[in-house]
Amino acid sequence: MDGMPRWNAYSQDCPTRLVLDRVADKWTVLVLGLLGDGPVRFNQLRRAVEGLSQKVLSQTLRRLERDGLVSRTAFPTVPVTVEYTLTPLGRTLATAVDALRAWAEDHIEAVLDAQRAYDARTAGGNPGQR
Amino acid sequence: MDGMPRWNAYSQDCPTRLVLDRVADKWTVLVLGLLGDGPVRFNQLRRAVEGLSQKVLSQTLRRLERDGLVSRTAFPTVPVTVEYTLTPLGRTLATAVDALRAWAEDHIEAVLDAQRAYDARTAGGNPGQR
DNA sequence: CAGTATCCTTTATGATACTG
DNA sequence: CAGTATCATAAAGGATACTG
Repeated sequence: MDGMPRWNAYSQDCPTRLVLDRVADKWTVLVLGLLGDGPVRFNQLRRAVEGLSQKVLSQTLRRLERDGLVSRTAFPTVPVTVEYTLTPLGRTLATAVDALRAWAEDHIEAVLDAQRAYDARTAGGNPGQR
Repeated sequence: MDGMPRWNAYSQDCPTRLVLDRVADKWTVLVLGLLGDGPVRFNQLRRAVEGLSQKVLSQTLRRLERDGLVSRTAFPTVPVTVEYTLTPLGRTLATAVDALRAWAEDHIEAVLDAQRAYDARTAGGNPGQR
């Protein structure tokens, strides 16, 4: 009961890592958040997330689809329309991810304050640091 | 009430993005998880997370400290001992992050199944793909 | 509209060596 | 032990052009 540390090692192939490596990603979190409200089309997503290029969005969506979190439906209109929706599995994740977004909104001020305090403490000669 | 889409734009300087960009990160999530159980030393963290180099750990910890999520305490032993602990603010985030880790553990199998199914569907000529 | 393919730049990370 | 500094390399991302 003493040789065994309580901080488990996160080995690279443990389940948590396997999923977390994919899911704990900036774009994934944002996209999942947007899909939480219902089906959204590709270009709606791209426009909704500033700084997200179509290349990266495309990669993000394909990964989410592969992971079974999002489903892709193409409608045979001209030009084609494609909707992305959360799967039931994806909805359960979106809930957890939503907690993260809620935390961000609730604590943004505290974080910014901490950053300013840290920078003031730290920087003798590098103020206003990025 | 119709010109206004319900999918808010995540502008690059909106509060959510500002915090999420830092927090929705693989290493951050793992480190926060380990710190949730109590104070941990630098090299304990490094050893606990396979694949995490001291350089990246150092960066991650400094960022967490700057954000006011983690506090760093150096003990004047020889050689020096440094403990990292969650701040009260960090503890609130660790809770949300813990939901993510719990989700990963609960749904890893479903995700892996989805991946296998996707690859089988997709791959005509690229089986066993990474 | 919803992508894929390519090239090229920027960023992140890994290895190594060194300090208090 | 707990880091920082530096350099080389790999990975991610942006711009552009093109397709069904």
